[in-house]
Order: sequence, then structure tokens, then C-alpha cells
Amino acid sequence: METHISLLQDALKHNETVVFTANCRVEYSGRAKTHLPLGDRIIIIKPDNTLLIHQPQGATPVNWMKESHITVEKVDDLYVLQCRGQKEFLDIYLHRIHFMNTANLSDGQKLQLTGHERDMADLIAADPGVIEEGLRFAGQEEQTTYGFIDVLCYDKAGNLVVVECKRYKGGLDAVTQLRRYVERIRELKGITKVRGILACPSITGNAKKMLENWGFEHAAIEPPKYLERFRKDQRRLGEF
Amino acid sequence: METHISLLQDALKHNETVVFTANCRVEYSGRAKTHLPLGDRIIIIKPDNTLLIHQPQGATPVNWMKESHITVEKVDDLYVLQCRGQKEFLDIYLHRIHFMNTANLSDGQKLQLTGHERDMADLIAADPGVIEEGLRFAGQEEQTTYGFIDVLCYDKAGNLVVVECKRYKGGLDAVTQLRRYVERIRELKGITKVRGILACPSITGNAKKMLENWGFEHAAIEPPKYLERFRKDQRRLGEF
DNA sequence: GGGGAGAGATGCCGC
DNA sequence: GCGGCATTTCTCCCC
Repeated sequence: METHISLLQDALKHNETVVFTANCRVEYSGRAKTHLPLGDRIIIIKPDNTLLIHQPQGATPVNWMKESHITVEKVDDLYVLQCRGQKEFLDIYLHRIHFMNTANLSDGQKLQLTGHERDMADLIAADPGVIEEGLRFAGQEEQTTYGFIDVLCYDKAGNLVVVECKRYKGGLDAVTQLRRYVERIRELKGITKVRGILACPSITGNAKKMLENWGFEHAAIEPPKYLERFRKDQRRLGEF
Repeated sequence: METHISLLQDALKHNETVVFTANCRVEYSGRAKTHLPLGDRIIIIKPDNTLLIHQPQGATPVNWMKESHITVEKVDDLYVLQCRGQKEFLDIYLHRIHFMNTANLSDGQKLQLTGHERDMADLIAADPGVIEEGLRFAGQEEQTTYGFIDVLCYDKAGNLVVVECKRYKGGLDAVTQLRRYVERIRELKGITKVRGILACPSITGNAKKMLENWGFEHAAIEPPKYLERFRKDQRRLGEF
């Protein structure tokens, strides 16, 4: 135990990355208050003073701290990893450390991501015809005090059309968001006849009801797919 | 390298928790598509087939997979950790493994959390007077087709009052949510005069404007604080 | 830095 | 499983 603790203190001093597993109890107090009884966990301390505690199951950390001041203190024969933030506090009561690794990890790379909602809005802006025949592009990311409108169009009859995009199934919040934008545009431009279209692959029953109540429409639009790389070697995937 | 790989394969077979750091490249394809060039990362594989990839900075994983089928394959002289989900794929190209630990971690504990929004709603339900003098409790977690109402009350004049709680600063979405509930209650009960109150510590300027536009009100309610434990030894905290 | 909204959101609870 | 919604949400973008 003492070996692990001095290794930990040394790593903290030199701002290294620390990874270890321990049997511990965790107490957090700050934005909420949590208590986690004794158990085995994986703990990561990063050079930017991020601390993560993971249980052996689940995708999200059970406790965490960002930009905290981290120290080790001995309290009543027990080593305690103390994390102090501006308005947050986290204590890890270390009953046993199973293993520990400290290292200087080097990674200046940034994740490159494609396939967000913006891509879908761009597709629609480039060709509003996918939503409705005769639709013409009028503007994108229109700024209102009450939010940002994805795409603005004119329909064949010359009416303004607010299009709200969702890459996933549309729910009540998507409909209320659309409604807010339509009302805002009506107010700003002084026009009563402004149409609202929710563009998303599918929609929940209640959302559909609410759309219809408000005289809005749903356009079934599929978001771009991102499995191209795997289509061409499906035979290999089929092995699974 | 070969030692690490066989250790990894053994751990995967026996469903153990694996923690290691590696110099690697990561490709993900599924709900979106990501590319992460070569760098040092921390990788965790849990018995429930959760896989997490962390860079040496930041609180959230740079890539992850849940409930995936994980295998190691050698492709062009390079070991590749392949994760396959229903509609998702993740590949980790392992250029070097710095260290690796496998273990059987035991943790059946659940996080006990207090201080969520529900606690705030309970406080208000127990004593609606904190919002407005003369307010009487009428119901909690009222079910409407369009969502759950936090607290329902009657005011001194006998009007129904819908209370929506937020533990943080209220924004446009909080106001639209309140509006939905008020309208729903008006519809259900056939009453025109239903008041709406947004109970939260503070509110954004636009949200305030929107509230007033629709005749709703804001009650400045502080969510319960969770720093009691630290007040009593402030001297020690003052050392930081 | 505040405000608004998306996220490969995740997780929880209720039906 | 779907649906609605909170989250110690986090993160990005824009003003």
C-alpha cells in the first residue's frame, strides 16, 4: 500500500497520468450529494486534473471531478484521495489498491467527426425538394431571439416554411421547438401564414398528435448513414 | 506485445476487466463516423462488454462502445481490437501497448444520490408556501399524455397552478415545457384560468421575456445545497 | 462569458 | 421496448 501511495504522490507532483484499481468508498458533495459504499473501482487521474471513477459495469463514470486539486492524506489509518474544486468536493477512501500505473502519455490528436445534425440541414438546404416538391431555399441558421432556425424555405405558393431537423426520432420537445420558431417568425415578419415542418426519420405518436393540433407537418427524412466502409467487405462482417 | 495480446485474449475469454494504455489509432462508424489519428490512450474493457477510450485530457471518453462483441485480430502486421455492435463498429489499431492489467473486480454497490430535481419538487409539494403565500398542494407528478407535471397547486383564489421545477437556471426549453403543461391542464379540465409558475434559482433574459409574453411567472427558488459536511471544517478547507 | 441547442448523448422511470 | 425527461449532463457555436 505504501509503495502505491508514494508512487501516486510522485505522479501527482509530476503531473503524470495515473491509472489504478482499488477497493474504495466514495463521497461526493457539490452540485448534488452522492454516497458510494465499498467496492472495486477503476480510477483515472489525468494531467489536466480530471479524475474519473468507474465501476466494473456501465458506460458512464459513477463519480468524477474536473480541474480539481488532488491530494492524498492519511485519515484514521486510511489513505484518502481528496479532490477539491471551486464548489465541489470528492473523497475516495482507499481500503486497498490492487495495482497502479503512472505514465507520461502523449496525445495531441483531435477527434474528427462527421455526421451531425448540421449535415442533415445542409442536405435539405442544398435541395429542399427532398421535403416537398417546389420548395425553395430561403435561409439557414436564421437567428431569432428565441433560438436558431435550421432551414427557412418558401413553398410553391410563396409561404414561408420553417424546417426543423432531427437526426433521430422526433418527440414532444422537437415539436415545441418548431412551434417556438414558427411563432417567432410570424411575429417578426408580421405574417400569419407560416408553415412548420419537422424533418426527421420518424416521430412518436404524441408528437404527431401535437404537430397536427398545431397545423404543422412531418417530413420523413433519413439522416445520412455512416457505414460505407463496412458495406464493401460485408463478407467479413458476415463471419460474426 | 505478444505477451500483452495473449493476456488480453485470455481476459476477454474469461470476461475480466481489462485496463491498459496504448499508442493507437481509432476508427468508429455507426451513428456517426469518427477518425482519431495515432496517439497515447487509456482503454478500459468491462465484463459487460463496455469499451472506453480516454485521451490523457478531458472528462468524456473520446470513443466508446456498449455491449459490443470484442475480438483481437492481426491485420497487416498490426493487432486490431475490433468491436462489433448491432449497427456500430469500432476498430483500435494497436501500435504499441505500454502496460496492461486484467482483473476480476467485484462491485455490487449502487450510487446513492440526493439533490436531484425530484427532491426540489418534494420540498415544494410539502410546503407550497415557499413559492407564494396561500398556495395549497393539489397533486404531484400528475400524468398528462404530454408529460409529467412536477407539482399542481391551488392558489388563494382557487385557481389551478402548474409548477415546473428546475434545479438550475431556467431557459427557453423550461418555459415551453411549462407552457405545454398549462395548456394541457386547461384542455383536460376545461378551465381557461390556469396559472403557470417556473420555480428555479434564476432565469435567462429571453426565458423571462417569453414567460411574461404568455402570462406565466417565475419563482426564485434555490435548490437544496449539499455542502453541509464541509461547512463544519471550513478551517481545513481554508488551507487550500 | 452567457445563451441556446446538439450529442455516436446516457440513464431512469413509467406504461 | 417505447416515451418522456433529468443529467454532478458535456460540448460546441455564436453573440
